[in-house]
Amino acid sequence: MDLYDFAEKDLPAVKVKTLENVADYLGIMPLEGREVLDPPDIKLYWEDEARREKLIEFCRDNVRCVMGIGRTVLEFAVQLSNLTGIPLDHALTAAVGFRVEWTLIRAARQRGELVPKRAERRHMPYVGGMVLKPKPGIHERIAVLDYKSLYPSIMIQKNVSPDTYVPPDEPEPPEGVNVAPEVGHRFRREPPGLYKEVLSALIEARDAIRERLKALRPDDPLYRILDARQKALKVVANATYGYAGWLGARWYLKPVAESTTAWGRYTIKRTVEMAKEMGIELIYGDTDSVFVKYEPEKVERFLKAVEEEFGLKIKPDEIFERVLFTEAKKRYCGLLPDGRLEIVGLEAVRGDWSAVAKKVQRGVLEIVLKAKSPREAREKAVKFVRDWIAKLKAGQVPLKDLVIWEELTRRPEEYKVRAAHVEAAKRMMREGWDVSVGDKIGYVIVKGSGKLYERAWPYFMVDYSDIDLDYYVKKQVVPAAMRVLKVLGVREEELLAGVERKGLMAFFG
DNA sequence: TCTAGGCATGGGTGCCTATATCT
DNA sequence: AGATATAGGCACCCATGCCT
Repeated sequence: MDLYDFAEKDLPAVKVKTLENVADYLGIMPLEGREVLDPPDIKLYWEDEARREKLIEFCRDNVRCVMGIGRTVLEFAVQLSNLTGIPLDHALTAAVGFRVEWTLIRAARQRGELVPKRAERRHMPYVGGMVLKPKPGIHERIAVLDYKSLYPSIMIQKNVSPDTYVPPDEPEPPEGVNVAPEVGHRFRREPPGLYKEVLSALIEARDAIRERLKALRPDDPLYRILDARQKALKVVANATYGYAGWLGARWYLKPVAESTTAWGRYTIKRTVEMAKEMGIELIYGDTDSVFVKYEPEKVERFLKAVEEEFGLKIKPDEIFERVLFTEAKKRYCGLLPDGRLEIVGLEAVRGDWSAVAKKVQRGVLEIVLKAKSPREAREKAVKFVRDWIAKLKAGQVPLKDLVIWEELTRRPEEYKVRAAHVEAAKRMMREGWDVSVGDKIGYVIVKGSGKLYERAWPYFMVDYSDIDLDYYVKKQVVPAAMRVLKVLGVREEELLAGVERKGLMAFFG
């Protein structure tokens, strides 16, 4: 389930989905001011009569969290169940593919069609969305233009569906065909295929509901029901393209998925050309979006021209005061007009980096994007990082900010290479912990020689004094900071100068 | 009991080569 | 001199988690 759909505000996603983190995220019970007991400590609270009351209160809070989460998601579950026909007790946990499948099964029955059997199939990869190379550096006033529901719209417009596909050996039908660019697959124009019919119905229903919502107040019970309904319609519509390319799908057809992405690539390519023709500077683009220099009149004309050209809806998603790009695709940070940062893809939003590295990178981004001049940005940021390194070296960063969380995605013996989080998980198991696939393993790196995985320990099994702080400086904080500062021409030595000397002095002294 | 592909990144693995050490 | 051990560098692959 996508928790993002339920949060009141635009919050960064939850990385470790503990009960308390989810409850905090959904605004049910703030973490701030709460004493959350770490699982390894719980038995200590139980054994110590003086602290047992705290454990009991913690348990009470957990129950409140569960109730609160239930209240938040129940209406959505009801609507999802109602839409897909999946029983209510399965609707939330059912895989996305099955939600789509049951929606299609209902539609097939209405159309008087039989439901295809499941089949075993060999994996056949195909080309996906197109990602443009970003222009590295800091850009001012950038608009992000997004195609609205690009893949569903293409599938509807081109009637892309397993039942409208015309194989290469068949003659062209009299009603004509749409031919996908690059891949050449053909789809008959008429009559509407299963996918087109289902997607049109989902989108139309959602649009109608959203129209009704405008006239209601959010605290109206009907609002809650309709809002949950439109969310259910959205998740099923958005997953339909992926479903078409899923090997396990009853209505799987590679040409369907492959043609949809091909038309998508064609669309964004042409969009780039049109921007160029109209003298609009383009910074970046990914699948269904383009980042352009924001010149209001030009962009307005551009949007009109693009909608005209493709018959697809495109709209400005947001306008950044400033955006920073490195050389890498899918990684950037934008400054919004209200002063908030939107961090995308960078270490600061990844769950598998230590909190200290993420905090430092976030701080650097804030300084850099809000600075009055490049010179000020550079100086302030370098000082900021150096102060953090000093703090880290002095042992003033708490252990929990040094923990690295990674998911155990298979049983330990199934890994082909040794990895830090897997070794840490094994150490937990040897201590009697019940670790299973899907669990997030929290570990720290301790001092010593040998491979990294030999130095990875569950965070609750180490003393602070055993931690290899140098690892956190060189392999966490510095790389995360440098990712951003490299754009400003900062060298790694500038961050480490002084700190290193101290190390040498300690050695000789 | 698994919606898709595209991407960056760090660390492990295995191979090659240069050098040291042994026979 | 030739065989063997070892270290360092490199290319490649594995694994994770992100983006659309």
